[in-house]
Amino acid sequence: MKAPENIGLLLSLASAQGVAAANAALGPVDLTSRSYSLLEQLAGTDGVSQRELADAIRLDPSQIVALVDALERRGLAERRPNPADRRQKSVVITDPGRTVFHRARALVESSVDEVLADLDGLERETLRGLLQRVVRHGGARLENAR
Amino acid sequence: MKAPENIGLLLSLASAQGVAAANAALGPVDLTSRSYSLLEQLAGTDGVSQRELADAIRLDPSQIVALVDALERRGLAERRPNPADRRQKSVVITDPGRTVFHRARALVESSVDEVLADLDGLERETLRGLLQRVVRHGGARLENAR
DNA sequence: TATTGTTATACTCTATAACTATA
DNA sequence: TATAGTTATAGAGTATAACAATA
Repeated sequence: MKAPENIGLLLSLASAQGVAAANAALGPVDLTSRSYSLLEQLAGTDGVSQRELADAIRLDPSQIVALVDALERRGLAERRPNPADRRQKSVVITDPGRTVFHRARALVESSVDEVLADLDGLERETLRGLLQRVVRHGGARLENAR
Repeated sequence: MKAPENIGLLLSLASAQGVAAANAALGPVDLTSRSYSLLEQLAGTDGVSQRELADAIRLDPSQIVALVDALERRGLAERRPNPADRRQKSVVITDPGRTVFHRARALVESSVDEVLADLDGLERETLRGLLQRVVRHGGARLENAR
C-alpha cells in the first residue's frame, strides 16, 4: 500500500487513524477521543469556563454542553457557579474524574504508540512540533478573523 | 492561543484546518477535499476500479459510488466496462475532468500554502515524510487484519 | 450591546449490512 | 465461495441560528 503525496489527505488519514485507535483504546473507560481531550483539559486546571474549553479543543461552545453533561452525569466533572461572573460556569474535574483520567491517559498513550510505531522518540517530537506550529498558525488566523 | 501537547488532538486539529481550507478554496470548481482527492487519483492513471480508488483514499467502496456518480454527472469522469473482469468498472478521467483538475490543484496548493504558512519547504517535506510513514504503517496494519 | 451557556436543526461523514452480477 | 459495485440506513460529528440570563 503506497502512501499518498497529497499532504492534506495525509493529514486526514493520519488523524482518522489516531482517532480510531484512541476510541478503540478508550472503550474500557467509556470515553472517546473527544471526551478524553476535554477531561485532559480539566485535569490541567482547577475550574475553566465552557467557553475556554471550547477554545482549547477548538469546538463550538454548543458542542461542549453535551460533553460536559456526559462527564457530569458520570460524576467525573462538576459545573460550579462562578460568583465573579454569573453567566459563566466553572467546570472542575472530580476525584473520580482524576482516577479515570489517569487510567485513560495510559490507554491513549499506548494507542499513540501503536499509531506512531514506525517513528522513534525524536521523530515523534519533530512531528509534534511541526503540528503545533500548524495549529497555532490556524488558531491565530481564526482569532484575527473575529 | 496555546497549542495542545496531545499529539492525537494535534493531528485532528491540523487535519480539520486542512480540510476546511481546501473545501473553501475548492468552492469555485465545486469540489470538496474528498472529490478532489478522487480526481487526483484518476488523473494519475488511465482506468482504475472503484475498489482500487477506495484503497487509495482509504474510503469504503460504498462511499466511492456517490463520489464517482457526482463526477460522472458533471462529465469529469466516466465509468467504462472492464472486459477482462465484468464485475469491475474502469473509472477514467475525461478531458474536461483534466481541465478542472488542473485548476483545482492550483487552488488546493495555495490553500496548503496558507495552512502550512509557518513551515518552510524543508519542514513541509519532513512533515510529509513523517505522515507518510504513519499512514503506511496504519494501512499495513489494516491489510494484515484481513 | 455583547457574552455565556443552552437548545434545536440540518447537513455531512462514517460504519454496516445486505443485495446483484459476476468470478 | 469470494469479489465488485450498489443501495439503504443508522450513528457520529459539524455548523448554524436563536434564545434566556447576565455583563
